[in-house]
Amino acid sequence: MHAFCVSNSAALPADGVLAVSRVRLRKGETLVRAGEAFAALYAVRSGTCKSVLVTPDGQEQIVDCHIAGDIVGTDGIATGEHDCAIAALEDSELCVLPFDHLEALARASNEFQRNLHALLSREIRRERKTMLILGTMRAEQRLAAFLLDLADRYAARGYSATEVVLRMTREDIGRHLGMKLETVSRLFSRFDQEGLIRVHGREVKLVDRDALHQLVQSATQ
Amino acid sequence: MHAFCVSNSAALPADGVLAVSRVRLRKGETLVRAGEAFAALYAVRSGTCKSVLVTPDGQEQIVDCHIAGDIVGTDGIATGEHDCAIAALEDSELCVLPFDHLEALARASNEFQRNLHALLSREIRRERKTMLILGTMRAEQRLAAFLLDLADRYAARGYSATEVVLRMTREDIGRHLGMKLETVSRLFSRFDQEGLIRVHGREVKLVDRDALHQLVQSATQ
DNA sequence: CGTAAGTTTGACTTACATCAAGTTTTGTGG
DNA sequence: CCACAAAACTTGATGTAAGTCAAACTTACG
Repeated sequence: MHAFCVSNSAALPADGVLAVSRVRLRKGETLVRAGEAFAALYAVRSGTCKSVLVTPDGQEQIVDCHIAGDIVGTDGIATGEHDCAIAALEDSELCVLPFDHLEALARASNEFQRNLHALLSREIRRERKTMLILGTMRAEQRLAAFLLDLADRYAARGYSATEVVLRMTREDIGRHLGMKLETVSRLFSRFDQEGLIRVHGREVKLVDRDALHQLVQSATQ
Repeated sequence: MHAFCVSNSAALPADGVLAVSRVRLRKGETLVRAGEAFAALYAVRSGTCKSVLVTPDGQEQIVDCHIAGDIVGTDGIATGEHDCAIAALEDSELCVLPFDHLEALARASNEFQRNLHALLSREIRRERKTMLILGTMRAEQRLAAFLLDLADRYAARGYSATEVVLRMTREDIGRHLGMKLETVSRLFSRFDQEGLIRVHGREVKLVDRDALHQLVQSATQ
């Protein structure tokens, strides 16, 4: 519940009020499937999950990758059915936040309400940023943006801003950034050669964050 | 307020309760700019608007295009500042929905609250669908998906499901779908030749919706 | 009515995809 | 703990969808 509780700690003795239950997922397991009934949001406690949207013809878009502190499942509120699947990229633990409880708390507390709304709005902003990345950037810029975003999110949770361990395969990264796994692999190799990062399999060290930033912001032409 | 009020009509005599004010925008005018303080959502009453996100280097992503009945401005809730600009594509009129009023109403009514949350969640879903389009589809599929979505939205409001008048330029469409205006133009011409649509400038008639649907769902390779 | 903005179309270039082969890592059962 | 199969990754050669540059045409508007 981090992102949520932390920012709510004054108004929300959440674990108590919410009578939170937990779910454990093993690597590869699915928390929710597209079409399943919506009843709760989930807070990632530990591990990493992905939200996946699938086309009728089986193409997958990895909409986002979630780490400890993130809240997932917001797509279900609209219709009472999830349309995104959520799956664990490694063994993970999540808190179940029954949505009617959240709504009751939001009616009772202005501050809790505002935090709930801010949570949903942040999701909207985050997705718009991803749309910007997909719509305007070249492959190398997308990958640089992805690495910086991931590192920043770890940093915001007290971990290193320069060393990240990817939980996604090259293929998953490709399915998130709209490119093929070969392109992801080639770019990792090139960034390594150019001294922007240091890659050992899934371990990536951001050697030159400034250069990565510049790359992201360089005109795409 | 359509989308919102219509679905809320039972619980929400909105115009009365909200003491709604109106804004008129001339074609090209901006309702909010990135960085401006957030105070309200806006319901499109008539006309068409776009939400635009800009990169540091000036590249634009048109995040969405809004028609009568849509609610805009949700990105501002998160931080109290908008990060998306909103501009009119033609002369338009919008209702101002002060957000603290909406929150007060949501605390008072379960039904209103649920509708507000559904509104935000629908936005999340809609953006994820756009991410899917940008991340997995080729240019022709993206354009077909765009046309079908627009026509469906007009149809849901009682207009024709086969005749749409585009308010965006080819360049704007390109900036929404992640392609160049020349590509948009070429695809319009090709779709016309192939009998999928009939184009006269900004007027587009969807001649063969089934074929367009099939095109969207054909494997991208 | 004239100028600017928007659009179309063609010729050429390029970023990324595809196909293919070989290497490394991971995970599982003996 | 090793063996070995499957999954993941890397790298090269080649193909292609879409971008770029350029010029002419059309539409909108002050």
